[in-house]
Amino acid sequence: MSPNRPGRPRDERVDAAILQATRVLLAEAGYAGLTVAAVAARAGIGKAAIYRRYATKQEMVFAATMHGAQVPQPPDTGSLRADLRWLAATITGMIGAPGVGGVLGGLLADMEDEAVATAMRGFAALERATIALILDRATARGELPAAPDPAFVHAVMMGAIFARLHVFGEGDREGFADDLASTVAGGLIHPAGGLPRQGDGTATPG
Amino acid sequence: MSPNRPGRPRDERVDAAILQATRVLLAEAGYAGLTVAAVAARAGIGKAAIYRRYATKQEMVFAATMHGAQVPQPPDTGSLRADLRWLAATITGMIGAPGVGGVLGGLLADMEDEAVATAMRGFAALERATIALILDRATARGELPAAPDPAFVHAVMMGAIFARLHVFGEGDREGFADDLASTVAGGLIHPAGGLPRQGDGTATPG
Amino acid sequence: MSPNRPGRPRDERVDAAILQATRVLLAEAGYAGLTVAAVAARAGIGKAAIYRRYATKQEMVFAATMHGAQVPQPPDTGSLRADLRWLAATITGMIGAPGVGGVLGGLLADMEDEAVATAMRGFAALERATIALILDRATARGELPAAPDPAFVHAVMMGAIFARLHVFGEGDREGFADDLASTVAGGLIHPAGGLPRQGDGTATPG
Amino acid sequence: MSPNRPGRPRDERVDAAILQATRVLLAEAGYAGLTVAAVAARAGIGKAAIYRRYATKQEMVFAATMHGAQVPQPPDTGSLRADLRWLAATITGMIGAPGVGGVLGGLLADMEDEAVATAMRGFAALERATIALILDRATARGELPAAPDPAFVHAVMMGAIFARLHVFGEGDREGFADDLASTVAGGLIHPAGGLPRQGDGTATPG
DNA sequence: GTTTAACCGAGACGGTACGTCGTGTCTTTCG
DNA sequence: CGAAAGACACGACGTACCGTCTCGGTTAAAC
Repeated sequence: MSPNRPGRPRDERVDAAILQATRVLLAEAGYAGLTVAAVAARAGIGKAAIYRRYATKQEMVFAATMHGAQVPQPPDTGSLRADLRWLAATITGMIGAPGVGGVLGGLLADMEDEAVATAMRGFAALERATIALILDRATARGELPAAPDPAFVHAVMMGAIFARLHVFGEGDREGFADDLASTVAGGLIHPAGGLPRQGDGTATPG
Repeated sequence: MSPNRPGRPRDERVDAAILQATRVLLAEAGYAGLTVAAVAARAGIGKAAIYRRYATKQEMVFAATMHGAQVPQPPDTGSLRADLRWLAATITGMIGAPGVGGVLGGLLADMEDEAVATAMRGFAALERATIALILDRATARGELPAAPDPAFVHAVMMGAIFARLHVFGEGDREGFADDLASTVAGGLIHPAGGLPRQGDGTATPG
Repeated sequence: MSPNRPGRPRDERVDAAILQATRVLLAEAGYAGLTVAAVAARAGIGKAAIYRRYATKQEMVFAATMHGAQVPQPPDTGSLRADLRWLAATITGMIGAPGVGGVLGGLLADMEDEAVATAMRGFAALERATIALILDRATARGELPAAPDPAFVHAVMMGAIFARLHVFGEGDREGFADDLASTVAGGLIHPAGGLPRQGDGTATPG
Repeated sequence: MSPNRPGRPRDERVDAAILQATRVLLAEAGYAGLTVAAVAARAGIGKAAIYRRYATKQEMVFAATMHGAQVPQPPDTGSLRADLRWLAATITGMIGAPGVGGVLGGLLADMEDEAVATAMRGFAALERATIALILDRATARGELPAAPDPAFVHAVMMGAIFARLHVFGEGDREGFADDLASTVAGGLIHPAGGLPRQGDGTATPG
């Protein structure tokens, strides 16, 4: 932390080697087949160098897969539906690879629900900022009367894609992203029941 | 299998004890903390009695948590939106309990993606029949021009609920089910962009 | 322990394989170079089977090297000196092999002094019975006025041989056993100072 | 080495702190429980300062325990037996402390037998000079016809004391040193079987 | 007075053994 | 043959230690 703490500093190449080896082995063997010893061997380092950085295997995997994930800036396509279409494609690109289901599942199982929630929230905030931008644009454009809760849209978009790909294992059928974008955009613009959901913009309890 | 096979028949109380002990221990220690030996000890039986019934720990957990789950008949509320509201509450009741995220995650991590998909499909088929019924009613009622793919609606509804509760850990905020039902119903009735997949990226004026 | 306790009984071939592999690897690599994993691999068993029997590596080595060591019956050569000569040769045969110094040293270092003393006492009792027999014969023969403490003779004989071979590393010079036997026999028969050491036959304090 | 080599000279307080910390921790935790890092921490120095002086942990321990041990000049008591009695007490003072068994054992286990022998020989030479002096005096005094091999007497005296205290863990019974001195002195003066090694196995009439 | 080279504390590094634990199979005795 | 008990082979886990190396910084002798 402190820039001038005593002792030999951590070798940044070791950090990178750990994360890289973790990603490679996750792709090769999956989450259940991943061992810390194999990561160390692949990275050409000792196990202690890993445990000096991450207390458990789960933390290491989380760092290797989630940390530093970048959400690109959304292009302004001119319509909410097309923006959401881009978002669906982006999310699919991030979590669509085979094996990601296992990784995310393993993290879900190994960390306590509260721990994973804490860890996820940081990551989720990035995506939500992007989503908020999309929703604000649509509001400014006049498509939406008021910006909905980005967390709500996030859960729907991410959840639907994850469930289809990794829970039901149904592959990335071509029209799925289209349907999803059309349905969510349409539903946000014309919610059934006509209830004006005013003021749920930031309600995220607990 | 055969009703009159030779030898001593399986003790049905053992079957029940295994499933019950599995559920209790899942609640106590979570999926990652669950061991077959602990289930056997809790059930007052031997490990062999478990492995005679289930080939792996995963099968046992699947049987204890998923198998036999009943999806109740949907009441005909008179509107798609209200039917989906009921569906959201039902799904929340089934997968909303704390720990379910860990169980599903663990299954996802331990089985290969394809295996979990196969196992899930049987379970999913039940829910999809229910969803199909809801969609057919809405079509007959005239709310929808044609019944959409139940698998699509299933992924959106289940995925959104699962993501909110177990991935982001945001609890069951009161309005969430309402918003979800309104948005999905509205989106199915009025998909943005007119008819599905007839060109996207083009601005549709608000 | 109990002949009819429940569960699968220990496999005696595993016991034997552990001890045999331990001895082989001690001879090959020495005490410091011995690993539990290597013993397991050599014996064709798992590590758990070893730790089910011995709590630590040291216990295993002790069992493999000390336990069940047999002290042969001493031939009645007709003189104390010749009997002690035989004893010196026997002890040399038991502890003279290269590597025994390391094994005994390792046990000395790893066990607490009190633990090794306890463990050793059981083994020492066997040798002491033999020594007591030799001394009793000499007394009956009239060579000695009263039988000295076997523990004293044991310490002198074993200690001298161990020190020469393993502490000073001076090899088994031919005449050493002769000199040792002559000196100890002579000293017991004619102790300098002429003090009649009456009644130190069994004094072994705490 | 060279008195005027360039660079900062070694800090002599560091030398002393290493040896002192080693001795303290040996007494506290024993040889097996001693770690180089703990010695460094206790001495308030870095590990590198230790390894700059000693190539291995064993060398450090050897230096801390054996090196510089002084064998005092033997008082001329006027009899071989009394001289050996003094020698026994002196050796007991040097190796009698609890923990010495573990230290010597550990060195025996970690160094190869030949290495420890080499290291020991330097130390042993000091004691042997003292023993040679005692034996020469006895010869001059007429107690012995010819001076025996000091190495032989060394092995017997040291070995017996070490075995009693550290192998059998029998404590320093009061009369033990007396018995040892009387027996060895008597045996050197009156070796059984007449002259050394002129046939054994033949009965020598009492 | 610089320069220079070895020193110093601190602690990260690669490597390796430890003892524990979990999985799924096998082997007993008993009912 | 089923069941309870528990031993079996295998192998990953996280901890600890060794001996080496790398920091930033200090200290005396050599220039």
